Amino acid sequence: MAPNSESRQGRSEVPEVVISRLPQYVRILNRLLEDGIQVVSSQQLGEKLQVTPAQIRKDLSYFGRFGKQGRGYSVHDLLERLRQILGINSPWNVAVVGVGRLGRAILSYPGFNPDGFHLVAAFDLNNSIVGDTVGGLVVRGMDELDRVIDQEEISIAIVAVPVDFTQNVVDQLVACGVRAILNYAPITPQVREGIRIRNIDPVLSLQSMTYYINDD
Amino acid sequence: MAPNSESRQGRSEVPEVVISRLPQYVRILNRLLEDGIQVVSSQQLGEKLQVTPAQIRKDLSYFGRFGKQGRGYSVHDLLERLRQILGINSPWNVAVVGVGRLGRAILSYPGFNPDGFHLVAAFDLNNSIVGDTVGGLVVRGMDELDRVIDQEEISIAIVAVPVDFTQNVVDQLVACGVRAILNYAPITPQVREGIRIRNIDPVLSLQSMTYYINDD
DNA sequence: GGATGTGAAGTATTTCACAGCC
DNA sequence: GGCTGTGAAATACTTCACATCC
Repeated sequence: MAPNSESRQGRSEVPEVVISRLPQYVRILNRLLEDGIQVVSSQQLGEKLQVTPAQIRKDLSYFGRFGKQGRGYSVHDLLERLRQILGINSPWNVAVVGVGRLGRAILSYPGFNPDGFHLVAAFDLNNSIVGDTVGGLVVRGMDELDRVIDQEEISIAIVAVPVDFTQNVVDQLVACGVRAILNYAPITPQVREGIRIRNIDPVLSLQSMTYYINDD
Repeated sequence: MAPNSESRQGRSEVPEVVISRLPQYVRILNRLLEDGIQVVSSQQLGEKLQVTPAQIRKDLSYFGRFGKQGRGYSVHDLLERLRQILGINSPWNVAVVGVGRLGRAILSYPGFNPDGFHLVAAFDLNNSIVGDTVGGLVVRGMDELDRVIDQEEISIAIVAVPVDFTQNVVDQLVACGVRAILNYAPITPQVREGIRIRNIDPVLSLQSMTYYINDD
């Protein structure tokens, strides 16, 4: 196919659902690598991930031919290729906005760093905690947002502020150049085309399970 | 090998993707009700949710005919019907397993109660904190799991234990009769048919966004 | 022999478009 | 006039099945 033309829409030919599965492949491959496994088949991967081997092969085929017929995939090579495709082969600096209880839990969660997401700045709306140190970071006021995001080359933000402030904070982040946002408040903030947003919403998750366990 | 496509129990004719959207409808309807709006069209709902009006009408049509032609939907009536369909018209008791930093944040998060999810018990694997009071709940040891889940009529659990303990904890919960699990560890625990599980995994969410903002 | 990569077939989901009703 | 409810059409996604290659 034609090489990436710089269309304003971007690279939309790979289905989003495929992209959303790649991080799971990465995670399993990481584990296989740690276990010293060097080669894996789509069959074996599928068992670990509870998806069909055909789906894995099809997903990978959007990006190239990474396997060896008759043998399978090199764990190391496939992992590196997927990390490159996803853009997680080099680290990302991340800002956290909102340093309440949830924000503090996020700042002290050890799971971001090993995967290359470095929490390098914390902000809060409430000036009474600005200046405090949390998780090794000094809490900054929103007036420093623009400067710090620019200086630290932050493209990703995690938002954990009360719901009524969320849209406004998201707007500020976008205005400062942030391009991807992970939002913990129970709304779906509106963002302009080109900005990515994901919501972490445990209540919605619970509510979509009760349907299945409700035996009235 | 292939996931069984045989006749699944009961109500599997409604696509899961439809069920997953209903809680969002509920949330918007709640807000409209608070704002005193009495009638809403699929067009208006669609704008707020960023989905097409046709999708909303189609989703609702799986369950009946709730609208009035020429007018729209009664906010109050549609809300009640959806809450009933989802099984969230009466409250659910929920157990939290794992009272580390994340578990504490969950226990003190005020967003579960208003939606009818009552956190009524907390457990931890680490006996050194068993007996402590967190968020108004006494932390219990795993030896009390079975008795308390039975006594408090708990069908839902939130699991926030270290990744290496997660599958084991999930197995214990299922053995005790829990039917839905919200898991915060970065794995996808295996559960038998009929048990519902959802994962909250911020790293996967981040990794599926970097693809789109990575302009190498 | 054994596993990939991929068109083609099969499903699932979304959107269209319009009859029917308020 | 306006909006729902819904078959039909369109699109998206998954699975099959097999030629191809190591």
